[in-house]
Amino acid sequence: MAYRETEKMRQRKAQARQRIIDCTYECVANGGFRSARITRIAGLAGVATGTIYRHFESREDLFAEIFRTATQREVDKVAEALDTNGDAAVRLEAALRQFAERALRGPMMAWALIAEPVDPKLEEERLVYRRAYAQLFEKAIRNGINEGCIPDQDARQSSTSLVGAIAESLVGPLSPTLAGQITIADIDKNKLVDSIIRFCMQGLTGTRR
Amino acid sequence: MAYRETEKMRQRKAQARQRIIDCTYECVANGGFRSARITRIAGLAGVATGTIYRHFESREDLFAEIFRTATQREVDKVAEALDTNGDAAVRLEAALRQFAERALRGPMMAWALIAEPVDPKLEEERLVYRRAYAQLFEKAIRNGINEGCIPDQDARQSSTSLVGAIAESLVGPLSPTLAGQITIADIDKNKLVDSIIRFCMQGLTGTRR
DNA sequence: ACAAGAAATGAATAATGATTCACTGCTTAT
DNA sequence: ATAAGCAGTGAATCATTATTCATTTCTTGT
Repeated sequence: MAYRETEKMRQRKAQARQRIIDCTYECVANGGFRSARITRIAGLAGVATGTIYRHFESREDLFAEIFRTATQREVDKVAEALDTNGDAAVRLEAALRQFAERALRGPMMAWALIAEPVDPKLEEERLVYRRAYAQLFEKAIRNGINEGCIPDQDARQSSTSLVGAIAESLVGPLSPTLAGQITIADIDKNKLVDSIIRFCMQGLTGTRR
Repeated sequence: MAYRETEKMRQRKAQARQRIIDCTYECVANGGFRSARITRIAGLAGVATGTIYRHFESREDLFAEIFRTATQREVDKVAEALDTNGDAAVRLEAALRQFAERALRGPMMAWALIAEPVDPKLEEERLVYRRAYAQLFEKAIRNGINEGCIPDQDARQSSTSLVGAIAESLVGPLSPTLAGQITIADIDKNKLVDSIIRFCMQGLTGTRR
């Protein structure tokens, strides 16, 4: 037994793995999952295609990891915004804003995560994460109901609707530009975010704004 | 010039075309677009695979036609519900109910139209139709604002949010059952529809219900 | 320096279905 | 009945990429 995995090797492998992840991320942020080719990723990462498969079971698996990591980052940001001071309604508003603004700041990745048609395995991940958002909102809504700043309602239903309303409002602006379509630069992001939030908060509080 | 297309032939071709459409519809209503194979459709329609291509440019084209037809039918139903008596808020509520109830009645087709991951060409169709729904709602909201039964607001934004809220609320229940998931039979459809509508109308009117 | 084993390589393979097209067989007008 | 021309056929082809795996290169302990 002449060869033994050493710390140096472990690190080198970890680095390669990370490089693959980073390059996949870049590809996805650039054109979505569908257009991210294994050969391209390998090329960017400076490894052979076969090497990808020493680090990930399959393309789907690699994508699933990217999807999870990227989405978790967003979920965490929303959770963070929900964890600040103020009453539940204020915190919810901050969270919705965080969600929308971050999406508009990285539109292609946001589109890939929210709306790009993907294979069943990724679609499953997506449903999981949509539920994760909804659960965060749901909890905040319940807090609000207890605090009295949000009227009593079906918190689960409302949270689902919030996720849908934001996602739908963003899908148009986020969708990769087809010929002659409105681009993201053309719209007033602040206005968009404000109007999304107005509807959401009104739906939640039953109070006109 | 011995052969000339005659009325009889024209009809026979039209029938074959219709049969292909019907069978495609059936396949899609049964497992969505992705699983609908040309060979299967041809088999059901009682024609050779090649014959499909005498009637449609490509699989995508065939699907696009099915998509348009099926969605237009739904859009029309919603338009119909918006065209009844009562104030704008009442009519909007009826339309939302129509949308949700019909989707739950034909869940697989609804899923295929609303949420199934599809190729870019179909995705484009989908965006068109989502806008079609939104435009119907938008118009009704404007009516409501003029009538005074809906407070002044960004009608376009609100209509988009409505589409998103309904779609998202339905996606879970509509999604083809994966192992151990809740089935559509398990949920109380009426309750679901009611709670969706409550949120939507509250968001619209800013009035608790 | 060497042998043992692990990692990396990337050209070749595999798998999947849509699409084609050379051919068969109808329909029609004469 | 015949010939011209169109419709129908479906096995073979094509196209696309993810994935494999025999080979090469590198790392390690002696």
